[in-house]
Amino acid sequence: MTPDTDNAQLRKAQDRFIDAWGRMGSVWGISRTMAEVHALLFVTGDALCMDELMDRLNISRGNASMSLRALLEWGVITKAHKDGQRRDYYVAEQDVWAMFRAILRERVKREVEPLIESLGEVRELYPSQGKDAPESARDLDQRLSEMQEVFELVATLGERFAGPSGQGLKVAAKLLAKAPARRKAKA
Amino acid sequence: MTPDTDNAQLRKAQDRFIDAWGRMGSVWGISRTMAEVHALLFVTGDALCMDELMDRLNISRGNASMSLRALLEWGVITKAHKDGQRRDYYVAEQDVWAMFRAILRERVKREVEPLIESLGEVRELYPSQGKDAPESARDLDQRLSEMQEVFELVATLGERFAGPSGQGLKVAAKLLAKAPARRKAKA
DNA sequence: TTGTGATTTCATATTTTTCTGAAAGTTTCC
DNA sequence: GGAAACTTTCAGAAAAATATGAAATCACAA
Repeated sequence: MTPDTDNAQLRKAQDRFIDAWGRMGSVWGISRTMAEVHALLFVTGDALCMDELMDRLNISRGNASMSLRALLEWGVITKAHKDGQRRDYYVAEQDVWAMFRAILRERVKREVEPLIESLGEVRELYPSQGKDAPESARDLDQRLSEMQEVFELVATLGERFAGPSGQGLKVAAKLLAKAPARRKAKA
Repeated sequence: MTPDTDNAQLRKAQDRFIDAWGRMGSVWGISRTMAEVHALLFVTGDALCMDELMDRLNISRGNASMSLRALLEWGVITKAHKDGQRRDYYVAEQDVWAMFRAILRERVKREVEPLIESLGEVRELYPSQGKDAPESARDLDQRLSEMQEVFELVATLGERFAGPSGQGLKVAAKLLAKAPARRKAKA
């Protein structure tokens, strides 16, 4: 097996990973390209510059720029610099748990917090207390307050375990994964 | 305050909830209409038929049909029947925790499982064991296997706590919400 | 079986999201 | 200052996702 064959294999594996992660990106509500840029940086582990990304992924400069900015906001990549070069390089967070926490944090922010806020606002729109509150209003409020409670709990959990403070998620996950098990303890 | 005023208020609150839940729908990677149909069924708590949904949400028959089918697949609504009527009615699961479990289960199925499968396939594409395995291949495999591990753990957790079997999630969530707390114990 | 009301399907239209590329903006170095 | 090297912005183009509505299908009752 020659080095060339090796490289071709690795390159193909990288491409397949980029494709898979990109596809998930669209399921997760982020753009496919953004996920692909992240995948490329993650899977190679290298610091790459914009032109290298554009080349490898066949995307435009504008798209690369916007994707990189979004990934920086998510906190899953950072800027790096090579010696005396002017150009910006980018590297992906290599610790998978840290990456996962960053993703979770951002998703809670985008997918849960706005909903909690809306629920609060909606519940202001009708009187549900006091003797004049009709049955139907109390019904509605019951439903909405239960939902608010659930999502607030989720947000709290997210904050606690994905917050910037530490390893919480990993520990919690392992704990939970084992605790209620009855069988198959060896996995 | 007249009953008419009451109704107008409730109706407005419902509409705002439908709007909020629908907006979240698009963030979650499901169509906005599908989320709105679910929101309407949930927030009213009533059994509604297709024409009622079309009326209230201003959507076409085809759209209503497809959204209902998808919601049935997610397991967050069920068919109901009124006495001798031919027409189908639909009701939303009213237990918020059960609903949340159903959503979580489906999201793991769509967002995590395909990725795990792809990771397995990608890791078959190059040799990473034995003396002929180049450094770069072992590097790559290290990254991919860590990622696989994380997502497998997530899938396991999801299955355990959102599986059809029970209340797992609620209990786990409360446990986690309290356990690592240091301050502010009264919330 | 046939008729009727209800639902599903699917080709096409609409809307929304994403991408491109060239111009404008920055930063760095001479 | 100003020129070169990069990056960002954004209007318009392209692509993808959603919605429509009429025809096809289904299911039940007579």
